[in-house]
Amino acid sequence: MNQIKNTYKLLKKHYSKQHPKGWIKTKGSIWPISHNFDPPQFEIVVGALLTQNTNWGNVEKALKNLADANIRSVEAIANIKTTKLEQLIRPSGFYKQKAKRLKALAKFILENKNFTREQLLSLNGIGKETADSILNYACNKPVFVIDAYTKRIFSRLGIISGNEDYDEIRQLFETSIKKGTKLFQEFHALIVEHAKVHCRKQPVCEKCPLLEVCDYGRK
DNA sequence: GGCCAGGACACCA
DNA sequence: TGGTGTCATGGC
Repeated sequence: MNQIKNTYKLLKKHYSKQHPKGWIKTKGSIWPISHNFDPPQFEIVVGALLTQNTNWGNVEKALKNLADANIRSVEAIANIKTTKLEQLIRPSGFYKQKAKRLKALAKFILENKNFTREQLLSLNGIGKETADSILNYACNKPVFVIDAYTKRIFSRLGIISGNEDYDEIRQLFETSIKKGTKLFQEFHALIVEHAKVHCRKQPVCEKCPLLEVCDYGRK
């Protein structure tokens, strides 16, 4: 079995024990949503942009501010005054550029019911990770999201070097496991879950459920 | 008080 | 193509 597939199985086995009902599932989505956006998956889009280089807890604060102000729809974001949006999403950091980018993204979605990865990437502030998060979690497309957690964990495991091009790592993951939207979502969610518990400071901790695929120290 | 968090982009050599 | 600075808040 390849190392990536084996890692997935180990994560699934370990964390399904911690969360018998599965990973965080809210309203049918593996991505955490809880603020009644319209449509619900638009909360994923907003969260994907706001979480750029930011702690998720701060994103939660910004999402709550938006919900409390009844700014939950694509139209509302597209039409809100930029200065008002800046204040609402302020806790998520980089609020001035994020407000501008979020409004532009909302306007784009209003004008394009269906869109491609290339179209998303052409927007200011939407890079590969954010585009793939939107495509996978909000649009249910079979693309694998490569984020800082993925790179950190798999480079420490010795499975990637960490210096590879984004799309190279993405294709490696997409071809290593059975291609499927839900599987990609679950695997990435497990990586996030794992990263929050393990491998923050020290390279590998003793209780890491991935020790058997970890070649750290053996190189 | 310093470090870090689920990036992206402009600028420079 | 690769390295560096910038954007900024909040928790630990």
